[in-house]
Amino acid sequence: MSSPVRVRFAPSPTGALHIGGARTALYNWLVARGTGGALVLRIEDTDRERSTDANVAQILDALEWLELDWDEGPISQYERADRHRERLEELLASGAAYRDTATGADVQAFRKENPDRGYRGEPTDEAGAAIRLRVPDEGETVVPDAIRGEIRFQNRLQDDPVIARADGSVLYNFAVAVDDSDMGITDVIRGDDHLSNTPKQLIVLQALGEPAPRYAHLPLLHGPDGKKLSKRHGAASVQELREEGFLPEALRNYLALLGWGSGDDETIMSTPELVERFSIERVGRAAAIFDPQKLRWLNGRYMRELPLDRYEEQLAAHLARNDPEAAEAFAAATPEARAEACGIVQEKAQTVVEIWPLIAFLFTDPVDDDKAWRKVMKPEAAGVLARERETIASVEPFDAETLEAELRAVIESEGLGAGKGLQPIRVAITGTSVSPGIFESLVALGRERSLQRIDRALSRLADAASPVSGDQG
RNA sequence: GCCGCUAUCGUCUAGGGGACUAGGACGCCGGAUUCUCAGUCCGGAAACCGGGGUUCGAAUCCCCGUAGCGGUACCA
Repeated sequence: MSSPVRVRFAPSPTGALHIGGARTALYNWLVARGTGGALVLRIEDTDRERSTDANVAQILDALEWLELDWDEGPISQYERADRHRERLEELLASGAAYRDTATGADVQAFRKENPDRGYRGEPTDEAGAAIRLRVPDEGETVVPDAIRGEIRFQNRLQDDPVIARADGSVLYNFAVAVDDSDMGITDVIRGDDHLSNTPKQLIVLQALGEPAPRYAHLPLLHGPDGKKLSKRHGAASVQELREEGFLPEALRNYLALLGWGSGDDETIMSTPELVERFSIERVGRAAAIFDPQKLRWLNGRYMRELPLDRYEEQLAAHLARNDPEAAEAFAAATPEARAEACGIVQEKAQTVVEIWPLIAFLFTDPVDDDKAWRKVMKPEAAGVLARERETIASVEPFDAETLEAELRAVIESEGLGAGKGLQPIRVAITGTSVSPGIFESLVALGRERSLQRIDRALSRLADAASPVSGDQG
């Protein structure tokens, strides 16, 4: 029996978790959950200049929101400095690493004169010298990659990389190798941008006498312009995506499909299904472009499937974060009213942010949209609206079916189409021309409030029709 | 420059020598449904980067080219 899989997600806390990192996290998580293995969360914070606690908190927050849990950690790489130094000493003792005074500029100069071989330094005892890893002159270092097969690097072409500063603080390529080894990582699943680091890490592992993990280098995610995803071109952070109203389960589904094909034509896949079916070998080799439109479509599918109580939770959470006044108004309503509002809007919203504007009229006084008013509330609308008002006042029972039947009768007798006949009601009760179904909206608003708003609209129409007294003359 | 990776509709992808007149999804266009918007339903346009091979046969294998991307730090 093979040993259990151990994977890790190792973000560097130099910024928010963006969609590319989220995908890497998801793939690691899917592998761990799909194999019954463990996911280790490790924070690669050895760069003290750029790592911040706020970023760490933000990354953890993003993972939690995405509902990607981990089994061990978060482990701070920086806090393992003693262990790193310990292993570094071993390499120094064995000669696999050495102190060298050459600077980056020196190495560059060397490469310019010797394009056919990598830089090899001269060991020194001088204080202030950085520590380099001795790369073999002969042979090649082979990266076994689950996605691309074996990738070969000629050793003689590699520079001896600096693995620790003069003060003994270690650098990324060394810390990673030590940590992956200490943590028993069996599969390193990370971005493509690490591919050329891998031989260095492999050589460290070799020098340390440790076995190498398997690797899987994920193709990078690109922005809509085809370039590497970064803040500049649409590299949405997970938090931004949340504020734009996307659901974590939809995002997981979308991200899983971004770069991975199930093999059949399935597009909508629940997370359990993803866990079941995901395999790292089927991840594509080419970079993928993040497409917000497809995410939006997929999100809409999930929004419509959401149980009403969860729908309401999502809305309430969104309002709480972005619109305290609205959150209060929503919370003040009865549970029945909240559920009804969610029910009449569920088919229409693609994202959580789209919900509130459609149902706010049920919880707050409508704000009249002048454009909608001018377009719909023509003088001739007054007549039909007045008749509709009477129907709404008297109809029994006050439900959507009956309202529809009665109001349509009114419209017909006025010789109007449904569009012309119903829009005035919509504008009167919602203040605008876009809302959930008009009959459902009337019911949700209730008879009394509907009548009040229609009366208000009627008097405003009357004012507009009669000459304004006063400064006319 | 050097090292490495990649290359199917606008986008995400299926395809792993004959099943391909290249399939699905988003988007787009057209139509239907409808009280607005959205949704839904139906239909349509849309791709194998180029050139050489290998083979009876290539989107699929090999080589070259081109393009894109990543790396080339005492960052991660």
